[in-house]
Amino acid sequence: MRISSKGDYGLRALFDLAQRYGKGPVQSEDIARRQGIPINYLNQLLITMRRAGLIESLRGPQGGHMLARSPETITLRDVLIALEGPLLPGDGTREDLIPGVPEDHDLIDEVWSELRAQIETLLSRTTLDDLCQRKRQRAGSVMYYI
Amino acid sequence: MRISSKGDYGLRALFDLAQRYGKGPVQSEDIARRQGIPINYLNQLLITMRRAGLIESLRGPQGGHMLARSPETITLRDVLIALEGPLLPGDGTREDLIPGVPEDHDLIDEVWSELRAQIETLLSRTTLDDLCQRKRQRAGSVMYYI
DNA sequence: GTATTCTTGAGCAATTTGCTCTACTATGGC
DNA sequence: GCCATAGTAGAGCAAATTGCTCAAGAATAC
Repeated sequence: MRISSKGDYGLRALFDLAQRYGKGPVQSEDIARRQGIPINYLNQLLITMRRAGLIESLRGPQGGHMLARSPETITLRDVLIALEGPLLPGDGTREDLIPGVPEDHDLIDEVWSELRAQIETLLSRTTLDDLCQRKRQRAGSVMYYI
Repeated sequence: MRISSKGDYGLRALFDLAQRYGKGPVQSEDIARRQGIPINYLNQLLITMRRAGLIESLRGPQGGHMLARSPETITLRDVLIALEGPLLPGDGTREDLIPGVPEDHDLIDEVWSELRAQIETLLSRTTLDDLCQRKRQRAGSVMYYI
């Protein structure tokens, strides 16, 4: 169970967009530079996220990408499922298993299933807007000490 | 973030051992047959789990594998970390990232770190003994209806 | 119509996954 | 001591995934 650079890069990119939500499209090159993501790879991830309905993209000069929904409606769960795919056994990933003793097999399947639900609940609790607020709070507290 | 067959097979094998805890060694061939795991692959996973300190193994006739600790002290977290390795960015997996804007970079790092802690807490709540109890309860309730 | 920006798909080296197979080592029992 | 039984170790291997790059194409603003 590992989050690869896809999920990591993807979250960073969406966070970048969230901070500029409502201010028009943001170009992938700017995202790449600010967030330290290889541009060609980022472009791929952006396409994946557009197909997942997380962002919208405009071509041509002054084009770019923007969140398809407001930052408080996009959760870590949305990002990770879009980019990393299914999270645990029991969501179609491992249907090819040779079943053993049925009671044991079913019990373990249920454990994965419940675990997945719990983890998704956890992931659903954090939104892009939460991240933006955290950054603002942090910037604010720095101001006090200056 | 995906649990591969390693974690799945590994949990099934340990669950098999947990149900026979205290009754001497269990041979890998029996585990493989009961749990529907390819024997050669299972043998590899058993070695990994032994190196992680989850099981102990005895060679020779009447040899086999057994839990190194009691089932209530072995959690899903133990199993998954032993077999799947680090769970999320921020545990050494992705140190090679080119950092972007430092505030954003650090904030996302923290998010992964907190998330990992929360997921590990979740995983730590379920032990092998919990699974055994669940199976016994289930068997018990079936008895009532016969 | 041209510069800009996203889109699509190919390609590719490195790593991981999910195995198998062979050889080796340890141990219990005769 | 021999031998059958088990685990141990490591090589090998096809297929999939990761983490990219690159080139060609399509849409749009000016």
